[in-house]
Amino acid sequence: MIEPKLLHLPILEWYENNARDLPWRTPDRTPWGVLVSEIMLQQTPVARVLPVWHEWMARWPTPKALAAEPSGEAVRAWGRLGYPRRALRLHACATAITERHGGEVPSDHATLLALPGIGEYTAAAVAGFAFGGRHAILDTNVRRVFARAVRAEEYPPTATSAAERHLAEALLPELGAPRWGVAVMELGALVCTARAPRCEGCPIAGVCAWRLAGKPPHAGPARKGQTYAGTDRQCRGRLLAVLRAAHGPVPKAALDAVWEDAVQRERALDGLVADGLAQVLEDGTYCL
DNA sequence: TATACGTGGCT
DNA sequence: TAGCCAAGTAT
Repeated sequence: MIEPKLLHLPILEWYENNARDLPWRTPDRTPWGVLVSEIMLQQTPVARVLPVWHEWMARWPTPKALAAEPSGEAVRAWGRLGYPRRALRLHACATAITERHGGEVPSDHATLLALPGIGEYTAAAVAGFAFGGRHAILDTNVRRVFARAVRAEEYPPTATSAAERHLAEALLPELGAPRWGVAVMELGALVCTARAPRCEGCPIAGVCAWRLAGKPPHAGPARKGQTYAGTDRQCRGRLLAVLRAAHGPVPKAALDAVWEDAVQRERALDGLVADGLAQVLEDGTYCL
């Protein structure tokens, strides 16, 4: 096990000088702003989140404000961030916060975890970044940095392992855990990237086990790629784009026009309705 | 544990 | 250019 200080000091100093100025990190950030950013950032790059996050904060500065509007408005305002179920869950989250927590984002990890759309990572991130709680942050960036620096492997395992959690816990500093977490994330996002890592600019290059081992390429089987073209997901995306663009009920013909395969199209549309992302009105038209 | 779930930029 | 990849969660 590497001496934690050998990682802490260089990474924290690097973060001090290289952190991006992101609006959810400013001193005047709110827990709600942090929560919204974390949900939006799930599987979505910062650059695409930025403008939408600003729109949401201006329109819904509090959980109560979002909860006061129909969930369809959240889905529409989600725009093209992808995985629109997150918008639905964020709306449900705002409703739960309003009804169960007096409109205040909870600071406790377990309480956060019980909210819709919030899993292990997001609960730790909100508890840490918004409230200073001491929790291990274990997202894809942190997992990659640790895999390389400590385990000498190019990529972490497909699923988060107990060993990874133990390592993250072991490296957690007594003081300043949130800053440590965000610093490692930032290092993974800007330097220790998945492809073409910039080891020249890495503050821990001198102690990185993977680099010292000669950067051996990933051994195991190739990681399963995400197919998209022709899938139900693509079909759902097409259908939802039509509903988002329209500000009134949409005749079914308008949906039929964007996907050839009728069987797949019906299945996708039923799925959207079942998920609560789309609604069927009495006259057979559709809306968010 | 494996799978479903959007979207678009980058190499 | 086709695939890889991005601050995951729910089932």
